[in-house]
Amino acid sequence: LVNEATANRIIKVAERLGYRPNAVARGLKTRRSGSIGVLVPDLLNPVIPPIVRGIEGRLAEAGYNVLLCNADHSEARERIHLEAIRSHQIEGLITANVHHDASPIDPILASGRPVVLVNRVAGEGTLSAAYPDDELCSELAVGHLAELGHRRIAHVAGPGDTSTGVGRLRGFRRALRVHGLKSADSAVIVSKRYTEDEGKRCCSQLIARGTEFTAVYAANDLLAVGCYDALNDVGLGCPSDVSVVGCNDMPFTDRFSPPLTTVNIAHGRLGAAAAELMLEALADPDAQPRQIVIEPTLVVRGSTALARSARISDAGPACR
Amino acid sequence: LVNEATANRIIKVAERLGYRPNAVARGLKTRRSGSIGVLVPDLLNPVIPPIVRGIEGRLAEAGYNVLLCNADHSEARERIHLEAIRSHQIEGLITANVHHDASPIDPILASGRPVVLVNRVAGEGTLSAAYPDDELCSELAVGHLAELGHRRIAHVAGPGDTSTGVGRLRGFRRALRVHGLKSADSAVIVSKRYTEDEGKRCCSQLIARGTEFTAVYAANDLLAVGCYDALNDVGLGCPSDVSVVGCNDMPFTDRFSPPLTTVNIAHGRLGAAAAELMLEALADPDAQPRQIVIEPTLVVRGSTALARSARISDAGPACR
DNA sequence: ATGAAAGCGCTAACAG
DNA sequence: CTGTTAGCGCTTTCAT
Repeated sequence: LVNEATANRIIKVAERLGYRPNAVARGLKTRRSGSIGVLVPDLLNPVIPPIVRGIEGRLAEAGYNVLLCNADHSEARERIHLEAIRSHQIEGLITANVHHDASPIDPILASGRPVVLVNRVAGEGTLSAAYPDDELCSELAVGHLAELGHRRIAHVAGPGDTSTGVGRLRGFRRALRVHGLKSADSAVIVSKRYTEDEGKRCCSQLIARGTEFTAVYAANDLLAVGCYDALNDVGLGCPSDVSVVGCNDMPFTDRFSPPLTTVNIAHGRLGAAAAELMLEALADPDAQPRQIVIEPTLVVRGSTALARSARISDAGPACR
Repeated sequence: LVNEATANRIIKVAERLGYRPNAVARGLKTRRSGSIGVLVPDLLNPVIPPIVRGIEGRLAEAGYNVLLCNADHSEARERIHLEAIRSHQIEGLITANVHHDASPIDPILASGRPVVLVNRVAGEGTLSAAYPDDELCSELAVGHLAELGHRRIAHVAGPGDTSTGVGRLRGFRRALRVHGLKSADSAVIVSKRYTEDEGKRCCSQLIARGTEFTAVYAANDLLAVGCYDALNDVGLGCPSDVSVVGCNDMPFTDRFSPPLTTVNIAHGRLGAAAAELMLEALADPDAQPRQIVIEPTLVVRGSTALARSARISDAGPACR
């Protein structure tokens, strides 16, 4: 190079002046912007922050940064966001958002940039995805309930346009068979959204319908606490009259009244896995899509108890 | 222009091909990247997601997108992130992270880009900031407790390097005076972090010290539920023996056992206000820094009750 | 009015 | 192996 001392002086001056290579200019030349878009339905849903944190952590290690898009459950907002980050030349997209068939992500796919799904599956293996073993979630929940002697188990299913909703419902039905319980004795109601209000509405409807059950498995903790409210409204105790199991193990469920028995999903790992998948796709654009499934675990707390029929001096379902 | 029909045809083809103006190229020329950095200490802290959502929502309306950085309480990570987004030519930085004096944000400041603080104040008015009225939070909490007849009120203060921690402590002391309570009768312990464990440790220490109190005001809900645990450990009931008040009103505190009396802070509005401040600074780089303070509100639930001394047949502090 | 040309800060391909 | 140069896709300035 030039004179050694001069070089050093220049470097020092550059540093003092706060020089940073301009990643935008580099990106223009190399077509590598160094940013990944992360699209989420709703930052306020307790499962989302740990996922985003997992993604961000892994991506940052690899020198990428994340352009965050909160779609707020609006397809219009989703479209606008996606167009915006597309024009910002994101190198890939990680989304927790797929619920439509005609998807706003199509232009991204068409542009040849990798897309990975997180907490969702779709496209029959044509898309990389990191998601929980939804059927196993249900198996864990139903197995626990069956062990406690419950034979009439209701299910408040997740929305039909989410893979978690349909996967857990499928798992619920299978688990019933596995444990020798008749589907006919149980009841399923499909919620429209993963919210407390919907959980309450669904559970109330189950009760109003005259369904007999001593336990209810909800596809999500938010739905489960909504069930608490519905039960409470009609004077039914949890777990004394009916047991409730949720899914996700979101923060603070251990402090609820009663503490919620639920299925833990490691959302942070889900996010990190999705980031890993993205990194792989970026490193080798011709690689096959790959799926990573995360194993859930049962966490037993206070919202489940022996079924009435399994207790000494008491029998029959709690409802009707 | 050229032939009208031809122009239209070209536009249609461009659309079909999925053409998007390249924001990176534009940014190189105009020095406006269209992205704002958002630096947070920890996405897992329940107050952070609503803040980020508020920021993102307002910024998206104005056509900006957010580069998210989760510092994970590590100054090293914070530095790395900040350098990364600086090289990405962010137009400004919104941070919830200021706790150090020698701050990693200095290079950003030096580069002349606007910086706005959210949920924090610092720099004596030299920095724009959106933050809660921390002294009022304490006034609301102490006022409520005083009304219930409590005269010996302990305070688990927030970390000394956070503006919320020191502001609420200052407010606590002032509120004591306002309500004619002697500081000497009360006790303060300063926590090191805003976590449940720290809350438990601090409250346990207060008890072990022999401090007499019938109520405790914690600078944050996480600390407050830690107090639940400490009280529980020594067989003290809440609110029967000691009342507990938190601050923030994070999600689901209404489902805790007992439901937490706390001070609500509209974190979404905090985020939106910070975004607004950023937009102002971007529109007029010579504008004076400005502060927006958000008014908190008291939300009374089940963790507070009449002081023992204010009840019929019982007097004296609960502890010692 | 419209169209040509220069250049933002970098990298990659090239010539010396 | 080092040093020069062209050009990424846009905006803006300057001729026409």
